[in-house]
Amino acid sequence: MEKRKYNTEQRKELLLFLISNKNKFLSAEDIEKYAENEKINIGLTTIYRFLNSLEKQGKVRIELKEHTKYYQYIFEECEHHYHLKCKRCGKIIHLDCEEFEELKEHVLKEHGFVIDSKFEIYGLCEKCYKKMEEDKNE
Amino acid sequence: MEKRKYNTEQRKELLLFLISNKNKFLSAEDIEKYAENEKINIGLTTIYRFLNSLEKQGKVRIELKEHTKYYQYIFEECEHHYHLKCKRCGKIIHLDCEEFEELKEHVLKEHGFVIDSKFEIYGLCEKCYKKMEEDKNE
DNA sequence: CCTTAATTTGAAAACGATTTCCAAATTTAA
DNA sequence: TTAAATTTGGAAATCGTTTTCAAATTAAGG
Repeated sequence: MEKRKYNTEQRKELLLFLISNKNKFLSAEDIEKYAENEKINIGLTTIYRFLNSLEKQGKVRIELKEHTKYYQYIFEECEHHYHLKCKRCGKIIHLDCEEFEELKEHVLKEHGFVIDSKFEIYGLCEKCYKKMEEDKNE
Repeated sequence: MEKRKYNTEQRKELLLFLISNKNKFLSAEDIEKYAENEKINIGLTTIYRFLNSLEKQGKVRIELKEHTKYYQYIFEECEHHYHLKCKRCGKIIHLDCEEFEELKEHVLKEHGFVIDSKFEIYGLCEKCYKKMEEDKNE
Protein backbone atom coordinates (compact mmCIF):
# COMPACT_ATOMS: atom_id res chain seq x y z
CA MET A 1 0.00 0.00 0.00
CA GLU A 2 1.00 3.61 -0.49
CA LYS A 3 3.45 5.16 1.86
CA ARG A 4 2.31 8.65 0.88
CA LYS A 5 5.64 10.37 1.05
CA TYR A 6 4.95 12.94 -1.62
CA ASN A 7 2.24 15.50 -1.26
CA THR A 8 0.47 15.68 -4.60
CA GLU A 9 -2.11 18.00 -6.06
CA GLN A 10 -4.58 15.15 -6.29
CA ARG A 11 -4.37 14.34 -2.61
CA LYS A 12 -4.71 17.95 -1.58
CA GLU A 13 -7.84 18.27 -3.71
CA LEU A 14 -9.33 15.04 -2.42
CA LEU A 15 -8.70 15.94 1.19
CA LEU A 16 -10.26 19.35 0.71
CA PHE A 17 -13.34 17.79 -0.80
CA LEU A 18 -13.70 15.22 1.97
CA ILE A 19 -13.23 17.87 4.63
CA SER A 20 -15.84 20.13 3.09
CA ASN A 21 -18.22 17.17 3.21
CA LYS A 22 -17.36 16.01 6.70
CA ASN A 23 -20.95 15.16 7.54
CA LYS A 24 -21.61 13.13 4.40
CA PHE A 25 -20.78 9.58 3.42
CA LEU A 26 -19.28 9.54 -0.06
CA SER A 27 -18.43 6.73 -2.42
CA ALA A 28 -15.45 6.69 -4.77
CA GLU A 29 -17.87 7.32 -7.59
CA ASP A 30 -19.37 10.35 -5.83
CA ILE A 31 -15.89 11.78 -5.58
CA GLU A 32 -15.11 11.04 -9.20
CA LYS A 33 -18.25 12.85 -10.31
CA TYR A 34 -17.37 15.85 -8.21
CA ALA A 35 -13.88 15.98 -9.70
CA GLU A 36 -15.34 15.73 -13.17
CA ASN A 37 -17.71 18.61 -12.53
CA GLU A 38 -14.99 20.77 -11.08
CA LYS A 39 -12.59 19.92 -13.90
CA ILE A 40 -10.15 18.52 -11.39
CA ASN A 41 -7.92 15.90 -12.91
CA ILE A 42 -8.01 12.78 -10.75
CA GLY A 43 -8.34 9.19 -11.89
CA LEU A 44 -10.62 6.71 -10.16
CA THR A 45 -7.61 4.58 -9.27
CA THR A 46 -6.06 7.44 -7.37
CA ILE A 47 -9.31 8.09 -5.54
CA TYR A 48 -9.48 4.48 -4.41
CA ARG A 49 -5.84 4.52 -3.38
CA PHE A 50 -6.30 7.66 -1.37
CA LEU A 51 -9.44 6.39 0.36
CA ASN A 52 -7.68 3.16 1.26
CA SER A 53 -4.81 5.08 2.71
CA LEU A 54 -7.15 7.24 4.81
CA GLU A 55 -8.91 4.11 5.96
CA LYS A 56 -5.64 2.59 7.10
CA GLN A 57 -4.82 5.70 9.05
CA GLY A 58 -8.25 5.60 10.67
CA LYS A 59 -9.10 9.03 9.32
CA VAL A 60 -12.44 8.02 7.81
CA ARG A 61 -15.58 6.32 8.98
CA ILE A 62 -16.87 3.65 6.65
CA GLU A 63 -20.33 2.49 5.73
CA LEU A 64 -20.95 -0.59 3.61
CA LYS A 65 -24.13 -0.39 1.56
CA GLU A 66 -24.80 -3.40 -0.63
CA HIS A 67 -21.49 -3.68 -2.42
CA THR A 68 -20.32 -0.14 -2.20
CA LYS A 69 -18.14 1.51 0.40
CA TYR A 70 -18.95 5.02 1.62
CA TYR A 71 -16.40 7.19 3.38
CA GLN A 72 -16.79 10.04 5.82
CA TYR A 73 -13.89 12.14 7.00
CA ILE A 74 -13.56 12.07 10.77
CA PHE A 75 -13.25 15.35 12.61
CA GLU A 76 -12.32 14.49 16.09
CA GLU A 77 -14.83 16.54 18.01
CA CYS A 78 -14.98 15.10 21.51
CA GLU A 79 -12.46 12.39 22.26
CA HIS A 80 -14.44 9.90 24.28
CA HIS A 81 -18.05 10.53 24.07
CA TYR A 82 -20.93 8.17 24.01
CA HIS A 83 -24.19 9.34 22.63
CA LEU A 84 -27.75 8.19 22.97
CA LYS A 85 -29.61 9.39 19.93
CA CYS A 86 -33.38 9.47 19.82
CA LYS A 87 -34.63 7.97 16.58
CA ARG A 88 -37.75 10.07 16.74
CA CYS A 89 -36.77 13.60 17.69
CA GLY A 90 -33.03 13.39 17.11
CA LYS A 91 -32.16 14.48 20.63
CA ILE A 92 -28.67 13.47 21.66
CA ILE A 93 -27.78 12.62 25.25
CA HIS A 94 -24.04 12.80 25.93
CA LEU A 95 -22.78 10.20 28.29
CA ASP A 96 -19.53 9.84 30.12
CA CYS A 97 -20.18 7.28 32.77
CA GLU A 98 -18.55 4.34 34.40
CA GLU A 99 -21.00 1.84 32.91
CA PHE A 100 -19.90 2.55 29.38
CA GLU A 101 -16.26 2.16 30.21
CA GLU A 102 -17.06 -1.17 31.79
CA LEU A 103 -18.97 -2.27 28.75
CA LYS A 104 -16.07 -1.32 26.52
CA GLU A 105 -13.68 -3.30 28.67
CA HIS A 106 -15.94 -6.33 28.68
CA VAL A 107 -16.28 -6.30 24.91
CA LEU A 108 -12.54 -6.02 24.49
CA LYS A 109 -11.74 -8.86 26.87
CA GLU A 110 -14.53 -11.26 26.04
CA HIS A 111 -15.18 -10.51 22.40
CA GLY A 112 -11.86 -9.16 21.15
CA PHE A 113 -13.52 -6.07 19.78
CA VAL A 114 -12.34 -2.48 20.11
CA ILE A 115 -15.34 -0.20 20.40
CA ASP A 116 -14.96 3.25 18.88
CA SER A 117 -14.05 5.83 21.45
CA LYS A 118 -17.03 7.68 20.12
CA PHE A 119 -20.27 5.92 19.38
CA GLU A 120 -23.98 6.29 19.15
CA ILE A 121 -26.74 4.11 20.44
CA TYR A 122 -30.20 4.51 19.03
CA GLY A 123 -33.47 4.38 20.82
CA LEU A 124 -36.16 6.68 22.20
CA CYS A 125 -35.87 9.50 24.70
CA GLU A 126 -38.33 9.65 27.59
CA LYS A 127 -40.60 12.16 25.90
CA CYS A 128 -40.83 10.29 22.63
CA TYR A 129 -41.24 6.97 24.36
CA LYS A 130 -44.26 8.29 26.25
CA LYS A 131 -45.66 9.78 23.07
CA MET A 132 -45.29 6.47 21.34
CA GLU A 133 -47.09 4.66 24.15
CA GLU A 134 -49.96 7.13 23.88
CA ASP A 135 -50.12 6.69 20.14
CA LYS A 136 -50.67 2.99 20.59
CA ASN A 137 -54.00 3.66 22.30
CA GLU A 138 -55.35 5.83 19.55
CA MET B 1 -37.16 -12.15 -8.83
CA GLU B 2 -38.29 -15.74 -8.60
CA LYS B 3 -41.84 -16.49 -7.61
CA ARG B 4 -40.84 -19.96 -6.42
CA LYS B 5 -43.96 -21.74 -7.52
CA TYR B 6 -42.37 -25.08 -8.17
CA ASN B 7 -40.66 -27.02 -5.46
CA THR B 8 -37.46 -28.36 -6.92
CA GLU B 9 -34.86 -30.86 -5.74
CA GLN B 10 -32.25 -28.12 -5.63
CA ARG B 11 -34.27 -25.96 -3.28
CA LYS B 12 -35.07 -28.82 -0.98
CA GLU B 13 -31.39 -29.71 -0.76
CA LEU B 14 -30.34 -26.12 -0.17
CA LEU B 15 -32.90 -25.57 2.54
CA LEU B 16 -31.85 -28.76 4.29
CA PHE B 17 -28.25 -27.66 4.24
CA LEU B 18 -29.02 -24.21 5.58
CA ILE B 19 -31.20 -25.62 8.31
CA SER B 20 -28.58 -28.09 9.42
CA ASN B 21 -26.18 -25.16 9.72
CA LYS B 22 -28.54 -22.79 11.44
CA ASN B 23 -25.84 -21.36 13.69
CA LYS B 24 -23.32 -20.72 10.92
CA PHE B 25 -22.97 -17.93 8.41
CA LEU B 26 -22.40 -19.39 4.97
CA SER B 27 -21.42 -17.80 1.70
CA ALA B 28 -22.70 -18.93 -1.70
CA GLU B 29 -19.26 -20.41 -2.27
CA ASP B 30 -19.42 -22.38 0.98
CA ILE B 31 -22.67 -23.88 -0.19
CA GLU B 32 -21.30 -24.66 -3.62
CA LYS B 33 -18.37 -26.51 -2.07
CA TYR B 34 -20.68 -28.50 0.14
CA ALA B 35 -22.82 -29.48 -2.82
CA GLU B 36 -19.73 -30.50 -4.75
CA ASN B 37 -18.55 -32.71 -1.93
CA GLU B 38 -21.92 -34.31 -1.49
CA LYS B 39 -22.30 -34.82 -5.22
CA ILE B 40 -25.46 -32.76 -5.18
CA ASN B 41 -26.11 -31.12 -8.51
CA ILE B 42 -26.69 -27.41 -7.99
CA GLY B 43 -25.25 -24.53 -9.98
CA LEU B 44 -23.87 -21.41 -8.37
CA THR B 45 -26.50 -19.33 -10.12
CA THR B 46 -29.26 -21.33 -8.49
CA ILE B 47 -27.62 -20.96 -5.11
CA TYR B 48 -27.52 -17.20 -5.48
CA ARG B 49 -31.11 -17.11 -6.67
CA PHE B 50 -32.28 -19.16 -3.74
CA LEU B 51 -30.37 -17.08 -1.21
CA ASN B 52 -31.83 -13.90 -2.67
CA SER B 53 -35.28 -15.32 -2.43
CA LEU B 54 -34.76 -16.27 1.22
CA GLU B 55 -33.42 -12.80 1.87
CA LYS B 56 -36.55 -11.22 0.41
CA GLN B 57 -38.71 -13.41 2.58
CA GLY B 58 -36.71 -12.40 5.63
CA LYS B 59 -35.76 -15.97 6.35
CA VAL B 60 -32.03 -15.36 6.65
CA ARG B 61 -29.75 -13.08 8.59
CA ILE B 62 -27.03 -11.48 6.53
CA GLU B 63 -23.47 -10.53 7.29
CA LEU B 64 -21.28 -8.55 4.92
CA LYS B 65 -17.59 -9.35 5.19
CA GLU B 66 -15.30 -7.49 2.86
CA HIS B 67 -17.16 -8.05 -0.37
CA THR B 68 -18.89 -11.29 0.39
CA LYS B 69 -22.34 -11.93 1.76
CA TYR B 70 -22.86 -14.61 4.40
CA TYR B 71 -26.27 -16.08 5.15
CA GLN B 72 -27.66 -17.69 8.26
CA TYR B 73 -31.04 -19.36 8.34
CA ILE B 74 -33.27 -17.82 10.98
CA PHE B 75 -34.96 -20.28 13.27
CA GLU B 76 -36.54 -18.10 15.76
CA GLU B 77 -35.95 -14.38 15.86
CA CYS B 78 -34.22 -13.73 19.16
CA GLU B 79 -35.74 -10.74 20.87
CA HIS B 80 -32.64 -8.90 21.96
CA HIS B 81 -29.89 -8.80 19.45
CA TYR B 82 -26.83 -6.71 20.01
CA HIS B 83 -24.20 -6.40 17.36
CA LEU B 84 -20.61 -5.30 17.28
CA LYS B 85 -19.86 -4.25 13.75
CA CYS B 86 -16.32 -3.82 12.48
CA LYS B 87 -16.00 -0.57 10.58
CA ARG B 88 -13.21 -1.96 8.50
CA CYS B 89 -14.20 -5.42 7.33
CA GLY B 90 -17.89 -5.32 8.17
CA LYS B 91 -17.71 -8.37 10.40
CA ILE B 92 -20.58 -8.63 12.85
CA ILE B 93 -20.26 -10.17 16.28
CA HIS B 94 -23.58 -11.20 17.77
CA LEU B 95 -23.87 -10.64 21.48
CA ASP B 96 -26.31 -11.82 24.03
CA CYS B 97 -24.71 -11.15 27.36
CA GLU B 98 -25.53 -9.88 30.78
CA GLU B 99 -23.40 -6.75 30.42
CA PHE B 100 -25.60 -5.37 27.68
CA GLU B 101 -28.75 -5.90 29.64
CA GLU B 102 -27.17 -4.07 32.53
CA LEU B 103 -26.17 -1.20 30.33
CA LYS B 104 -29.68 -0.96 28.98
CA GLU B 105 -31.11 -0.88 32.46
CA HIS B 106 -28.66 1.76 33.60
CA VAL B 107 -29.44 3.99 30.64
CA LEU B 108 -33.15 3.65 31.28
CA LYS B 109 -32.93 4.44 35.00
CA GLU B 110 -30.27 7.12 34.98
CA HIS B 111 -30.79 8.73 31.61
CA GLY B 112 -34.44 8.07 30.86
CA PHE B 113 -33.63 6.59 27.50
CA VAL B 114 -35.02 3.41 25.98
CA ILE B 115 -32.34 1.69 23.94
CA ASP B 116 -33.53 -0.24 20.89
CA SER B 117 -33.87 -3.93 21.59
CA LYS B 118 -31.70 -4.43 18.55
CA PHE B 119 -28.66 -2.25 18.03
CA GLU B 120 -25.19 -1.99 16.62
CA ILE B 121 -21.99 -0.69 18.09
CA TYR B 122 -19.14 0.19 15.80
CA GLY B 123 -15.47 -0.41 16.24
CA LEU B 124 -12.73 -2.72 15.07
CA CYS B 125 -12.51 -6.47 15.31
CA GLU B 126 -9.31 -8.00 16.64
CA LYS B 127 -7.92 -8.75 13.20
CA CYS B 128 -8.53 -5.30 11.79
CA TYR B 129 -7.29 -3.61 14.93
CA LYS B 130 -3.99 -5.43 14.62
CA LYS B 131 -3.80 -4.65 10.92
CA MET B 132 -4.39 -1.00 11.63
CA GLU B 133 -1.61 -0.93 14.20
CA GLU B 134 0.73 -2.49 11.66
CA ASP B 135 -0.31 -0.12 8.92
CA LYS B 136 0.49 2.89 11.05
CA ASN B 137 4.15 1.99 10.77
CA GLU B 138 4.20 2.05 7.00
C1' DC C 1 17.96 25.44 -11.21
C1' DC C 2 19.20 20.56 -12.93
C1' DT C 3 19.52 15.90 -12.40
C1' DT C 4 18.42 11.83 -10.54
C1' DA C 5 16.02 8.59 -7.78
C1' DA C 6 11.93 7.66 -5.45
C1' DT C 7 7.20 7.95 -5.56
C1' DT C 8 2.73 8.62 -7.57
C1' DT C 9 -0.38 8.71 -11.25
C1' DG C 10 -3.96 6.80 -14.42
C1' DA C 11 -5.51 3.97 -18.27
C1' DA C 12 -6.21 -0.56 -19.15
C1' DA C 13 -6.57 -5.12 -17.66
C1' DA C 14 -7.62 -8.21 -13.95
C1' DC C 15 -10.42 -9.50 -10.24
C1' DG C 16 -14.05 -11.66 -7.34
C1' DA C 17 -18.64 -11.79 -6.03
C1' DT C 18 -22.89 -11.51 -7.95
C1' DT C 19 -26.45 -10.99 -11.66
C1' DT C 20 -28.37 -11.52 -16.19
C1' DC C 21 -29.32 -14.09 -20.32
C1' DC C 22 -31.34 -17.74 -22.58
C1' DA C 23 -31.89 -22.37 -24.27
C1' DA C 24 -32.71 -26.70 -22.21
C1' DA C 25 -34.70 -29.27 -18.41
C1' DT C 26 -38.09 -29.85 -14.86
C1' DT C 27 -42.40 -29.31 -12.56
C1' DT C 28 -47.25 -28.67 -12.22
C1' DA C 29 -51.94 -28.76 -13.52
C1' DA C 30 -55.35 -30.39 -16.56
C1' DT D 1 -49.71 -37.49 -21.27
C1' DT D 2 -49.35 -33.08 -22.82
C1' DA D 3 -48.69 -28.37 -22.71
C1' DA D 4 -47.75 -24.34 -20.29
C1' DA D 5 -45.33 -22.31 -16.67
C1' DT D 6 -41.38 -22.17 -14.12
C1' DT D 7 -36.70 -23.23 -12.96
C1' DT D 8 -32.13 -24.47 -13.99
C1' DG D 9 -27.18 -23.70 -15.05
C1' DG D 10 -23.34 -22.43 -17.99
C1' DA D 11 -21.57 -18.54 -20.20
C1' DA D 12 -21.28 -13.80 -20.53
C1' DA D 13 -22.08 -9.45 -18.35
C1' DT D 14 -21.80 -6.38 -14.45
C1' DC D 15 -20.15 -3.71 -10.72
C1' DG D 16 -17.07 -1.98 -7.44
C1' DT D 17 -12.52 -2.39 -6.56
C1' DT D 18 -7.49 -3.68 -7.13
C1' DT D 19 -3.40 -4.57 -9.78
C1' DT D 20 -0.13 -3.58 -13.34
C1' DC D 21 3.15 -0.82 -15.44
C1' DA D 22 4.85 2.87 -18.28
C1' DA D 23 4.79 7.73 -17.98
C1' DA D 24 4.56 11.80 -15.08
C1' DT D 25 5.46 14.14 -10.83
C1' DT D 26 7.85 15.13 -6.66
C1' DA D 27 11.64 15.70 -3.35
C1' DA D 28 16.39 16.08 -2.42
C1' DG D 29 21.15 16.92 -3.45
C1' DG D 30 24.56 18.72 -6.30
